[in-house]
Amino acid sequence: MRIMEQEKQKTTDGGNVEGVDQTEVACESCKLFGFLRFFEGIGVESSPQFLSRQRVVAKGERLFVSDQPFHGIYAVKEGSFKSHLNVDQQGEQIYGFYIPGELLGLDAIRVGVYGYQATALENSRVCLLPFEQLDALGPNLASFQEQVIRILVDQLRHDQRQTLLVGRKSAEERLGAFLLNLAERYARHGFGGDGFRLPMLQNDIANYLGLSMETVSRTLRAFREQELVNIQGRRVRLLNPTCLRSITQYCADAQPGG
Amino acid sequence: MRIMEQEKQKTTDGGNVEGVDQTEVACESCKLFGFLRFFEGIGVESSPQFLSRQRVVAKGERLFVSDQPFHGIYAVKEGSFKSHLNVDQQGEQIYGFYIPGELLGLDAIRVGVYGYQATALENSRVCLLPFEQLDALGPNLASFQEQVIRILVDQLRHDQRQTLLVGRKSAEERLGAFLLNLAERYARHGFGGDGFRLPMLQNDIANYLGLSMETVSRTLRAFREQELVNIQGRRVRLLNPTCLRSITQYCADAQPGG
DNA sequence: ATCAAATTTTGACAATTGTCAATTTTGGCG
DNA sequence: CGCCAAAATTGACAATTGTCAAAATTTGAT
Repeated sequence: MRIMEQEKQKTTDGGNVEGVDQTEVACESCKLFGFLRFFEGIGVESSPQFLSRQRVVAKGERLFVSDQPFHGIYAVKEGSFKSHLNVDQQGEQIYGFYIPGELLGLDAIRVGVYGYQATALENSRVCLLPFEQLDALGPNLASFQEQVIRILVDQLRHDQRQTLLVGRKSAEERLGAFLLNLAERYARHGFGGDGFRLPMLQNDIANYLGLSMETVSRTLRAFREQELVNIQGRRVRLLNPTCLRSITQYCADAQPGG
Repeated sequence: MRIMEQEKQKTTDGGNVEGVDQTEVACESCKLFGFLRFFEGIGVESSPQFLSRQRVVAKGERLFVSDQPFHGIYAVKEGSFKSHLNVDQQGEQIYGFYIPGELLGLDAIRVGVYGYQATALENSRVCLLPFEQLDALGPNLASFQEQVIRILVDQLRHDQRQTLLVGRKSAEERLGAFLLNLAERYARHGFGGDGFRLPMLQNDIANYLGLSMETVSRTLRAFREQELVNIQGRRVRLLNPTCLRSITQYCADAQPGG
């Protein structure tokens, strides 16, 4: 039945997505925006035309799969995604979550294939910056690549922190850092209000953080009992970020996807 | 006293390093070799002259430190290094180990500063590919950056595997994967003989893998008792890589540093 | 060769987290 | 509005790993 749901959604290309309570990100707050200048005048145009290259992805549908040929950089416009890989039939490993304004697939740019798959966590919309031949960028290529390198390095540093987090920190610290990071990323893209919506299952959070689902549930309860956070269903509000920060020893961090 | 040792070594620049039982890597087996073509004819020359740009680094001495301005890519010629960062006065986190033929510092290339520090694990020698302005590369810049992107992406995938390893695997699996990875890297750079020398302390291995020193010691003993490996002091030989691989579910992996 | 310091090994025990199973809650759909 | 499936919660227990302390071994310097 999930398949049918997908088919239904696929045909409504360009329309509004049902069931997404998150507002879409403004183009100016999107990481993709900074890339557009490289493409001006060579076929991939600036924002108005660019916006028409959107794609609707239904909850559970995959945006791309591992080893699929690279066909461009995706930016999440609305909704959210997880990147993950199914390793030797022992279950999946989730590498990251992507919220509106963040980029997906950039690290396939020179290898030519995606190294993992991306699945929509809810009904979502993405913008695609398509390019088959980077050479079309001409004199812009070097500065474009420079930008790519910068983002990859950011990602690298994020991954190193993640390794530290997942390898050496307690469940409390991991979950605290996770919540703070997410809050910061939402704020960065213009969803600065009070609290945010968790788009992923606790199961996914557990997988991402290297914990069991039960530990995630129990740790969140502990946070609730200490009045550090307010969690009702999918809605989260950080009641005492300062305290959470000190428990977690969290310091600001690059977001995955640049 | 460590300081004095360093000073002594610093003055013997270019000479042979004492106490290194590892042979130096041949230039043709070094990751840096592939970069040289980009620099031909613009001041940084091909291998013979390039080799004169070497630096001796004594055991315990730092090759560079965090936030220091980027001044080039290092390749390990002889000896070994660890990359690490001291996070909020709670001890260091080791991000990687580097053996002859591998590169250090590449990810500082566009940010402009190193994001961690690198310390010699033994008396070592490095080659420096120095460059202040990439622009001097002229028309070669784009293809040089392409190479850099490829290496960064490899590194990214390695880091993702590392996160998986450290976050979700048992001590046995982590240590098995560590040994297999190291053996493979030594083989790749021409040290294919029987076994290799562990250049780092068990303490460092523990730190890198997110384990305690004691667990590393005990797990190695278990491997020894199962006759999977032969460990005498620093010398390691894998007696049954096949079995180790199946215990570990290890599959080949990019090396850190490209 | 010898000695001191650093590293590794070992044991006992505690703490954190995972596993399994059952129950409750939530969310989507008719 | 209520039903059903998915998700989350809870409890009991087990297993892995960490911590602390002491002993043994290795390493490096004299």
